[in-house]
Amino acid sequence: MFGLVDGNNFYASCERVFQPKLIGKPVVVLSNNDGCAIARSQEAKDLGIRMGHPYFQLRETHPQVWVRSSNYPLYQDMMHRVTAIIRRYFPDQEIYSIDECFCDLRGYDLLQPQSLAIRLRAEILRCTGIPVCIGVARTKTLAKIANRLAKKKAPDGVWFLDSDESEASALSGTDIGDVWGIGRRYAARLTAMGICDALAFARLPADWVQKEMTIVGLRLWKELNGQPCIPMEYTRAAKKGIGTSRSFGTPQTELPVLQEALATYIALAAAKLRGQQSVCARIQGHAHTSGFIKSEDQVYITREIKLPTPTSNTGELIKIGAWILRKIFKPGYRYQKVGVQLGDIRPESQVQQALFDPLAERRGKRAKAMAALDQINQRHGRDTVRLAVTGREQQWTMKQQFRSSRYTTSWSDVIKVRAK
DNA sequence: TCTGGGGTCCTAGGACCC
DNA sequence: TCTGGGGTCCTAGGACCC
Repeated sequence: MFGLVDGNNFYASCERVFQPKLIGKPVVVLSNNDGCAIARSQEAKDLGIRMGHPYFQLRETHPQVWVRSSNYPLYQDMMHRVTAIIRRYFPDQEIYSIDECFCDLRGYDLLQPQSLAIRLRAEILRCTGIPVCIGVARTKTLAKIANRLAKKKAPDGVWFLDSDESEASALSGTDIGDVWGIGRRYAARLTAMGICDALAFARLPADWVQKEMTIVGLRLWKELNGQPCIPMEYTRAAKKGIGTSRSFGTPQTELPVLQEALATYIALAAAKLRGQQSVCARIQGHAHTSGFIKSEDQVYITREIKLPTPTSNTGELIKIGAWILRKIFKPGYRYQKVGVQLGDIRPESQVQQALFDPLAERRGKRAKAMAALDQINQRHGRDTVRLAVTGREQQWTMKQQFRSSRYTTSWSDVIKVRAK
């Protein structure tokens, strides 16, 4: 059996842990740049606030809602605490996303798995303040469905699919579009054919599913029929691409500003690259205007460069990024966003140096400088040391008007308690 | 005025190799 | 009339996830 532990309204719940006044109130967490709703408390859902609901509309229609900017360091750290507790109960875990954790229960001789899950849930709530639900079933996809049912109708937050009858009734009660792996496109197609719930899908002929939905669809079909096809991933694989981009707080028109922002994102992406001991052989820069403003002319500019010698050096990558932007920049537009994509990623131990690499002799020294920079920033906080081209004032940074403190990851934000 | 950011996998088709 | 069989690499596009 597989278990899935999933935080309830996770971001909103994290905010509540340190701001108890938000308990019982409608809470909405906004996307980066305070653009739209990406998490809602139950009370906010009950008000009809949708995922992706634009904030500027919400402000008018629902002034009573408590709004927070997203605070990822806080959410990440809270999940870290949650998974540490889960590990004590079920050691074989896959941290699937910032608020979900799969557990492999195979090989454990659990006498009373149901009561164990209920205890786990209570302990997570007691130790972290985060409410979670737990679904358990024969495959990961079925565990996802079990988890949905736990959220919807289990008073104790735990749902087991452990018989043919319970599986069939769970599948027939799940809309096809709510199945993990069925997105908008497939949902529309299947619904048009009269395949409206997971049970109808699971009863389709396997060869039709493979033909129309590729091997991915077939795997999903097997999973729904109780045959595990999606393996547990106990360790995080190295990324094959690393992208960093942000919207500007206000639209920007000048090349130097765009370059400063791009340099900042490249520095972030390069640090991630070094963090997984990789280098990249491809860098792509892009910038675009807002697609939502119909009255203005829109542009999307992008270019990619292949590097003769793969690198993870921030300075080298920034230099290329600046060159790319200079080449593709079109004046006269109000740019909303710039970003970088690092591709063709490989282990730093497998670098093939170009024959006429002008930096050949300096590479070792530069790598040491980067290692020192990473070490300092790890120890003393992000951006303690950074490159001057990333800017001093950074007037373009995203809006975060309602951000809570980094209660658990920043010394200056730790809550102070005084005893008399 | 105002709408996020980060990923993965699969398939088909073209260019090229022997 | 009629033209093999086996590969690789790359890119674009389509689907999906949180």
